[in-house]
Amino acid sequence: MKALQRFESSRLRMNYPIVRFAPSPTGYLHIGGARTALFNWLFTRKHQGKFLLRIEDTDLERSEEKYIDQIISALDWLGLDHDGDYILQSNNLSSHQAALDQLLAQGKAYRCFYSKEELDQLRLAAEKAKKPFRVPTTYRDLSQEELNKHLQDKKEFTIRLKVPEGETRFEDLVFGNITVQNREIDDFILARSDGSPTYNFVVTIDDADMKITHVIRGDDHLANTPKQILIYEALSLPVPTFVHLPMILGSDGKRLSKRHAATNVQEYKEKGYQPKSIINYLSLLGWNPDSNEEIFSINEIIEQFELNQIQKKPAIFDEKKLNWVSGQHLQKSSIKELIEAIKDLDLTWAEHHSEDFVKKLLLLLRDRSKNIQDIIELGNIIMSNPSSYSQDELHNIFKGNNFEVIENFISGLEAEEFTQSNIEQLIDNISIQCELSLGAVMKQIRFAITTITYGPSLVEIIILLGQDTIISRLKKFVQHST
RNA sequence: GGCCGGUUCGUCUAGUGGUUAGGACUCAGGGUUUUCAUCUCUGCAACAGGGGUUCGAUCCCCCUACCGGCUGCCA
Repeated sequence: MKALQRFESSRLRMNYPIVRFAPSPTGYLHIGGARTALFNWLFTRKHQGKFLLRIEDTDLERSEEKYIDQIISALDWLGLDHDGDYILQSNNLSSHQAALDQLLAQGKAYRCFYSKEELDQLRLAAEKAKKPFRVPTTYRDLSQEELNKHLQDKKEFTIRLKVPEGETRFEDLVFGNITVQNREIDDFILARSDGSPTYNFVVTIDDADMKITHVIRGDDHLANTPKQILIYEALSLPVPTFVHLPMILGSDGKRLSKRHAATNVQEYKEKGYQPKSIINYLSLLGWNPDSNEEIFSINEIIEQFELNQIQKKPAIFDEKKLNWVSGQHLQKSSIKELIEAIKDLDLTWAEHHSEDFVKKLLLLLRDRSKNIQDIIELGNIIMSNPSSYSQDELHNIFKGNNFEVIENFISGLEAEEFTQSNIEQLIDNISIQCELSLGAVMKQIRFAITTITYGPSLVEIIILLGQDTIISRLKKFVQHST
């Protein structure tokens, strides 16, 4: 019977995983957190499980309400939707207390009357003697009488777990079998002297209460896992499956921190990266599908995602590759999609232009941009009438301030019908007349019209902006520069 | 110090007891293009080191080095 139950429950857990992402609201959602959230999310979306969001707000000193909103909106922007409302860890205090009482009552935890200062001294002494420090188990098995005496003295105490003899082993889905000798683990603290429960304890209780089947988190928690397993076991709670993800590092190979370029998800939104690009790139960090393909839609990633293909070694976040991924996705994006993404960043962009104009402009910009911000900026340059020119470039491009090309171009445009073939013909003629290469002629015209020397096809820009705008810009340019 | 992990081009990675160790990004060069970008072609570039096991190790075992985590009344 029991075996059958175990079988049933493991089957259930296989089919309907419940996972959680558990950020603490002490800062913005950063790239590393986003990756953890993503892998949790991918796993549940693939297996029709539940992706829960738990806000670990028990560090009252550092937690801030505004960060909760920011984390949620960043996840939302990425499209990593969680199931149900988010859960506040601070709402589960009574369960933490109950578990603590239970462990105490069952003699699986005990009150330890060492003060922090005493322990610090012992720790220091051990260090000096180059011996490994162990918390003494002096108070582990006090008689009721001794215990009462200490309590009557109002002596402060912490609550520690009685770590049993033996070893603790588990199979991590990424790192494989891990075994730790329990004698390497101190009777660690479950509750501080002010009664508040510690991280390892709270996480365990919450995960159990939320019926988490797969704990997917950063590998900085790998070494905490045996402790948490000891807590599950002390409380006879089912132990979830653990999946530790290798860290994401900065370009210097160190843990991602403020020192690195951009770590905040919000910054990538502002820079104009699309969520699908971020997700595609992040998914490739530490994971890869069984193919040489690298550009995927989100659904394709979900389809192919497997936890057991995750890498063990940490990965460095490479903005150059992100740019490439982003450019690839941009080229696949529809005009409608681009317009929406642009509006997200800048509501006033191209507001005085017709829908048709915007479409044609985006068609010109899409293939040469890495992100939405690139499109906005290049577009702005093309759309706005120049107010000033770089003098250095101007002298460089117009040797001896000779504006013959521009003047000829203006009179040519005024004389002919404004069509693509006429304009091309005109440029050809000027090239011959002025004895300049086609490239040199176009460079001069491009610069006069847009102030820059790069960008989409010149003739297409001219057609798009229209005869009046072009002639007026060229005339102003000549006035300005002579 | 102790414990637990990790290590394939600069970066992300594939891979196998016998391979010219594959792909992608970056970089360099060529082609396409009016420019820039795209696209395309070519090139540079890696099994951390040392011992074993083996006919043969990048792959299996051990040691070393380096990196990371834990060793907190932080999370």
